Amino acid sequence: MNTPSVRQTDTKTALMDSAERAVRARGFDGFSYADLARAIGIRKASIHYHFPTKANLSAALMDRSHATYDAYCARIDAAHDTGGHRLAALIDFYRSALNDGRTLCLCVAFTGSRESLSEPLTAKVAAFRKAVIDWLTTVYEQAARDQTIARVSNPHLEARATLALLEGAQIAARAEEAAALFDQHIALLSARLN
Amino acid sequence: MNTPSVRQTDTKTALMDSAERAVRARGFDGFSYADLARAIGIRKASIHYHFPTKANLSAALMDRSHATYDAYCARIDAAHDTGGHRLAALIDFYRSALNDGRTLCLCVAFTGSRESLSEPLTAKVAAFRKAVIDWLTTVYEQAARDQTIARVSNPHLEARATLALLEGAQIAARAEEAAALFDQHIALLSARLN
DNA sequence: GTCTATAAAAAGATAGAC
DNA sequence: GTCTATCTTTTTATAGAC
Repeated sequence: MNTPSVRQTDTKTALMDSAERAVRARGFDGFSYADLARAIGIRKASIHYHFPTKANLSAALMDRSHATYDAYCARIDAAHDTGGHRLAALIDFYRSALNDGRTLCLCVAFTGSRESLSEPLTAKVAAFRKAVIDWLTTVYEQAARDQTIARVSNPHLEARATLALLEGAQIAARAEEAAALFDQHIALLSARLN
Repeated sequence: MNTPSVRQTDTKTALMDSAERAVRARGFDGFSYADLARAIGIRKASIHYHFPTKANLSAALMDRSHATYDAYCARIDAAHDTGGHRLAALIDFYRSALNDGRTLCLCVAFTGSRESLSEPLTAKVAAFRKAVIDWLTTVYEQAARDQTIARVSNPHLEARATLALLEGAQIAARAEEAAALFDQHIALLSARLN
């Protein structure tokens, strides 16, 4: 049945973990197979067995991130039942992506290198953003009913504004490698939650 | 008196213009001297006469951008006398930096490549951000008095939230190369202006 | 799956002629 | 100021042995 060995899975995962960290710290053009090889202790030629090209590896990173995001949202929906609590949980998700100001989230990192990306990768980034905005829209619709976020106007526009704010706050924190700046930039949004 | 010839000024400016566009479209690691040489029609070795290193060229870009920003703010202050009008003018500034979704502003572009930057360049990015937040803070203080922006709470936090929103909206627009997305993401802020 | 060996191209930069 | 020539290192990848 072509069951992958544990070892294969480990190497592939280690490569993706290392690559994701690198992209998020330096952008698509800022990391190389040589970096990854050094980080996980194999030769760079071996990486091509797992991921033929950088475009290929990057696409795998976006797929994994999207799946992680979907699973996280499902857990949020299961664990919390108000709009306010659900938004708070997504804010935590974006804050933790910061890694103390040393990384951005994958979408922002790839977007900064947009001219260097393959078309399929660009499409995956757009799809991820759409998923976040759609989920946030339902959260704001719910909050408009249950009154757990103050002053909700148009849920769709609130969703877009929130995503922009979260990504902008990541940039602010990354610019000075200070995670506390993230909190300062989103303080007025946090204040709307009870 | 060592007056620079027109030709020198032109080449240097052409290099900076070309480099700025490249950084903002692809990040610090995404452009090369070969690109610039091709774009303005000289050999790449000649670029080193004007800018010995990429770090050097990048620092010059940040200095020029900061000066342009300062001059723009001075003109805003001279032309408009309400907090609301002044904020609207800064929003125009960030929107025009988009170039139809093909570029980010220089601060965001450099921040995405932070791990590749020299220390002086990192400091210049931080200084630029501080200048924007300081100016926005005074604008919100004024708006709190003249009532030209709705629901102003803490001016300093409003300033940080605004910068994050503007930069996040640029990311959104750049992600899909669609300038109209910028407007959608800042729509709720725009709605607070009269 | 991982290795060595190899390669073609690109990157950032310097030396010295014109 | 710009050129040619050169250099070192890095990058992305392939071929084929183990």
